[in-house]
Amino acid sequence: MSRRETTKQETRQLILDAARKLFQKKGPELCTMRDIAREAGVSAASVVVHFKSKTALLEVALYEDIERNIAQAVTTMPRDAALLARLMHVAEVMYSFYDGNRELYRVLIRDTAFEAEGENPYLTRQLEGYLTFFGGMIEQEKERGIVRPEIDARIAAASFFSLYFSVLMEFLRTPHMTVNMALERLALCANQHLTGILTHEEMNDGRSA
Amino acid sequence: MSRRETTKQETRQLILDAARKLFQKKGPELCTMRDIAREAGVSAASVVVHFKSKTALLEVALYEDIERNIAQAVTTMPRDAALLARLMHVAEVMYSFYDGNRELYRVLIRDTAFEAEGENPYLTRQLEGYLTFFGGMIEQEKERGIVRPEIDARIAAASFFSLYFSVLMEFLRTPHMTVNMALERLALCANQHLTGILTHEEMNDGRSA
DNA sequence: TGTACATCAGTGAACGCGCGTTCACTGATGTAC
DNA sequence: TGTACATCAGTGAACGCGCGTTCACTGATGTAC
Repeated sequence: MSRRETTKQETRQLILDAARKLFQKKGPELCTMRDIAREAGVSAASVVVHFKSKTALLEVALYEDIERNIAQAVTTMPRDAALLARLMHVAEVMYSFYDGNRELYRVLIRDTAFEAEGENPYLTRQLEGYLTFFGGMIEQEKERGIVRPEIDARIAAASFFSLYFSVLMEFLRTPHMTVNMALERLALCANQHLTGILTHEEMNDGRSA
Repeated sequence: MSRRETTKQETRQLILDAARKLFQKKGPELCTMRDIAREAGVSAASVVVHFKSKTALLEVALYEDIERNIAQAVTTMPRDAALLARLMHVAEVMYSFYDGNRELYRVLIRDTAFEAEGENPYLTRQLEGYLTFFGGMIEQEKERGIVRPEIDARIAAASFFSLYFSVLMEFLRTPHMTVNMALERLALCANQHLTGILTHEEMNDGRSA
């Protein structure tokens, strides 16, 4: 990397650090692009050169932290625990992380989760990684005779993610909901997905259909 | 209602009609509060008097349509069909409705689904209505011996909603996804939730735990 | 190796736009007597 | 019933603010010869 390129990356990093600091401190709605530029010691125009919009800056600045947490959740995952326990482990790490600044992550997720596909590379990549990882885990459970062989592992992984994400949404927009309340709720939903809700007779009907 | 009050409501309605028309036509990002005021034949200040922000106006203008559709889905619901068929009926009506202007409803849902509890009375009310309605349906299925008696009907209803909503999110941000693709996906997830994914032996373990 | 030129990250200042607010006002409607 | 006053929905114009854009520029870095 040339000298010119390294200074460019340094500037970019200065902006990202300043953005993270101010977003954390005052919340994204209350700090302006110019605030961030001032904090970083660069011109406002420079911020726009590096990040095309405030949302894009928000996304880049914060998704790295999120990815770090996911990675940490994966490495600390109990190796031989049951499926539900593993899912709950990831959920606990992530909900606790978001709990550190709920308002900030509420805004971040709101602004990125509904963007068109190409606009949110981080989210798309994370979701894809999760589906592969959890889908693989479910496939393993099939081999161990714990999950039924005819189950579509990817659909199952996606369903667990839906439950995880919905509880997260409720958590982020409900201030009096604690991490434990969210976890309990998720555990109930996920457990239902594991065991189903139909009686045995109905299940056999449904499976043959 | 006094004369003064009726004219006030008329003005409000003029604004709502204009907003609906322009939002549908150009999308919410491309039309300004002043555009809407002009279309309605009132002053811009008047729009702000009636609706405290553009998002609030968007919400009021569009959620009535959504509620009408939900009501219609409920009345046309097949009476004696299975749980899954009924869920899919509602999903089909709603996904088809959103399909009429995906970009518009993407923005609407993005802007309202992450608001704090008190800020989105429509959404909160709709969700509550849904949970009561679907929860009741599941209770009925218990009596008919179709759903296991120990199942928490409200958690089950919430889980189905999570699956419904996640597929809707994906649908709204993925232009090439058709209504049928979304329905198929939801059917797979919801069916898994009905029947579970574990083998019978594991289920019995899980249930006793 | 030195010189002359090209590139390009970053600057600073100005601009346009939309949102939401403010404020003095108008005039119709409502009310007290 | 009529008059005098109060209320208040709506107006129009101006304002402040933040975002993102534009543009002529500076000066360090890179390159060609």
